[in-house]
Amino acid sequence: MSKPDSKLEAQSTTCSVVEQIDSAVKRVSAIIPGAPKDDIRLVRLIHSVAADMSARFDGMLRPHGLNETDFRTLMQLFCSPDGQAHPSDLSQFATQSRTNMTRIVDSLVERGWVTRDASDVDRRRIVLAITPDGEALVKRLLPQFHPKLSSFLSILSVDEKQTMTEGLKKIAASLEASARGGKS
Amino acid sequence: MSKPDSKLEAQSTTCSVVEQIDSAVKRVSAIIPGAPKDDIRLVRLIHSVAADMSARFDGMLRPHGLNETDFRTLMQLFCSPDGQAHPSDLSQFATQSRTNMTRIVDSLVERGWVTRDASDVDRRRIVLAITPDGEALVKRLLPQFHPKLSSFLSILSVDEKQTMTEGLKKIAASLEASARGGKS
DNA sequence: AGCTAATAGTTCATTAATGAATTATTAATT
DNA sequence: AATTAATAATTCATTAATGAACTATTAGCT
Repeated sequence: MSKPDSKLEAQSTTCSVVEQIDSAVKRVSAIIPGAPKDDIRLVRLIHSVAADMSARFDGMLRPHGLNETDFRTLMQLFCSPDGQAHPSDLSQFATQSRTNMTRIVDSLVERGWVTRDASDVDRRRIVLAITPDGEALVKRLLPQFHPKLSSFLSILSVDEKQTMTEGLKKIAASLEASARGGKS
Repeated sequence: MSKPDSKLEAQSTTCSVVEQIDSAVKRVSAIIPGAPKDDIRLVRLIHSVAADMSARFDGMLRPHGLNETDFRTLMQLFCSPDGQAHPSDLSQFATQSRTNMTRIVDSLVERGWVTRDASDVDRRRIVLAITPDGEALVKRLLPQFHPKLSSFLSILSVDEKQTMTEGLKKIAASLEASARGGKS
């Protein structure tokens, strides 16, 4: 048994993600009167933009044999003092499970970009360090990405960027606070 | 052979994600002079906030037997005209592969929240439709999430929200445009 | 009409990511 | 000092997500 398509064709012409989010939010609030429209829209936009950007970076990294998570982890290490950090730090800041971090580090070590050594101070801990090869890779790739990144954001004014940065920092802090508070 | 921990302990005290991003950006731009600091910070913030929020929603959904992707997909359908859409539409707007959409829909159909029927208009296509059960689920769960969502964003002023929404819309459009242009 | 593109959805093999349980080590309490 | 609790990292089993190849159907040429 098959169904008629009704208004599906009409919808297909409304194509951009932004429009799609707007109309979806409208429908939700029509059905659920008290829904916080603006907040929903904002959250969905953040999610959509983040996913899109991730996909874009991933596409740029693939040809070089790594994915976004690998690179992000390597960057985190690259940006750490002395190029060193513990796995648990990385997993915390990358919103990644420890299990997964073990796997990611495995593959980075295997490719010679990172070393893994036992810590003297606390023998439960592991000290990860980026190698010269790892640093060279980052230094070679990063400059290629920066122009793309800047061009995505070039439609924003300095003021807009500033406001968004501040706003996101507040949200991040708020989320972190509620995570702490919620656990107790 | 083991390594000394050097400054790792000092870093561990600098804990919040925001601070961590800030100091990481500082280090990158110290090593790579031309790096667009503000843009990098903004992108990392967007990513971090999106990941955190996703994790939060996922945690709220788990007890009800679905994950974030399942729910997002169901919502998309809930918000579509007549509660109907094609799989390819959903995968496009959810930044999700078609393959994965097949799997997700499989599980939604299995649980009786969605129906899958052949289209009359174009026999290649499938028409997905949310069932009364599916609608009931959404209507039951949504109101629980809205307060949480609003409270995360309550540290922002109306103006800030407005600016961020506009900014994100611009970025989304810019990404979409570059995706189209880049393909030709 | 008939042949070539292109499109929609699926299956199968592979890669990514998570959660529960485990081992080793340190911190805290008595 | 000994016992209990907490922490760091790992392994193993399971769930999610992707990409390449495939089938069926429609659109575009000529």
